[in-house]
Amino acid sequence: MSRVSYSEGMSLRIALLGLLTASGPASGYDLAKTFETSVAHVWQAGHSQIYPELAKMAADGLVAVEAEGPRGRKIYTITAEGSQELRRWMLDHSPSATYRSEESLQAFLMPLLDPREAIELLQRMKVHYETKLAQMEELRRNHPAMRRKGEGWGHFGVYALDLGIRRVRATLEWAVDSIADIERRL
Amino acid sequence: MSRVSYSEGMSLRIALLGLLTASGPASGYDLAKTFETSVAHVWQAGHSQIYPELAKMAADGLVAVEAEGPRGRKIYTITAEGSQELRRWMLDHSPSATYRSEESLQAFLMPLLDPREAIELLQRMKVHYETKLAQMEELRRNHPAMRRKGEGWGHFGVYALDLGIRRVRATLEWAVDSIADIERRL
DNA sequence: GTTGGCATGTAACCGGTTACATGATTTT
DNA sequence: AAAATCATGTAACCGGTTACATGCCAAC
Repeated sequence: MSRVSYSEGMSLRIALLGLLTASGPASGYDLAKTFETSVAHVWQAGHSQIYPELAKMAADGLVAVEAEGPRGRKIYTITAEGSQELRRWMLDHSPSATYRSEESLQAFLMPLLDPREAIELLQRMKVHYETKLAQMEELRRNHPAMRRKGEGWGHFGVYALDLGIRRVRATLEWAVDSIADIERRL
Repeated sequence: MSRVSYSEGMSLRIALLGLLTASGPASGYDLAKTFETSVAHVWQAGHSQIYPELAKMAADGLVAVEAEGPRGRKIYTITAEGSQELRRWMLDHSPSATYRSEESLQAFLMPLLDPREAIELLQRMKVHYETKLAQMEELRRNHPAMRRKGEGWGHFGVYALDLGIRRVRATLEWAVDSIADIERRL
């Protein structure tokens, strides 16, 4: 079992390899669109990042230009080497522990506010997460069988969506309980 | 009420202003240490980032060099302007929605693996989150009253720690349930 | 023929990471 | 005298964001 260490910044490559595996050959333009509607909840990238990355990946033999379409359209396919790379990352790579979020920073600094202000802030957060949760749950409702044959998946990986919903729900509960906690001490 | 828009990258400034508020005047060195033991779970920064940032903040009038100690040690204090900035960020700033995590990307790409492999991956994740959860819960047990007078807080903001625990727990439950789900379909 | 979507790229900038570099003071 | 730790900085690099720039093709 070959121990390979992956640098943090492999993830864009991996996401692209994943999409190419799931939806078959596609152009950079296609991939950018797919990014917006599927992986976006989990990883973001614009075309200005995707085009050069695909070029580098082609140079590294992970993808290949299968054909060239009408207006300079280049269709990329994943190579055997690319598939191998993707599999290795999925199986061997432990996600880096570095975590960063503005919400958590606000949570951390919460004691600096006086109780009334903290409650106000938490209430805004609560509303935000409620709408977010509703959106995600609707997304799931609209795609009960998200793995379509041929297509690979609908709008969002089932597992990732489930994970996302659980996390948002946990955050929402945190906000609600924190409000109650602060009000009790008021 | 002055509407100010904050760029994404204000957070390091805010974290530093927060620490200076909570623990009083401190040097860049001190702040770097405090970062490791407190904010680290929520925001990371090394000294190579902190020193230049403090210099810029001083130039912007958010902090001031209060005194110079033994070996070139510079002690920074937060200014009135700095406090105001911090308050504004806490109250007016809605955290950016951009979310990015390698774990979620693995979750997203999970369907690419065959069931056995997916279970293996999920089991590794499960173990990882169990230990992480245990560590966080111990941290909370050791600091039941985390806001100490004078010091500001112990090792971790109470609210942020609570939020972190809830999220890890949610992730753990996701892993457990996903394993069960896949096994049922096997 | 003009508008709008398809399609690809480059450049400037910014924040974060790693590594390099230096020197003063305290401890052993 | 040597080692450890205090203390501050700089430089190179890399990934991500925003904005700039160009040209093709289809539809109206």
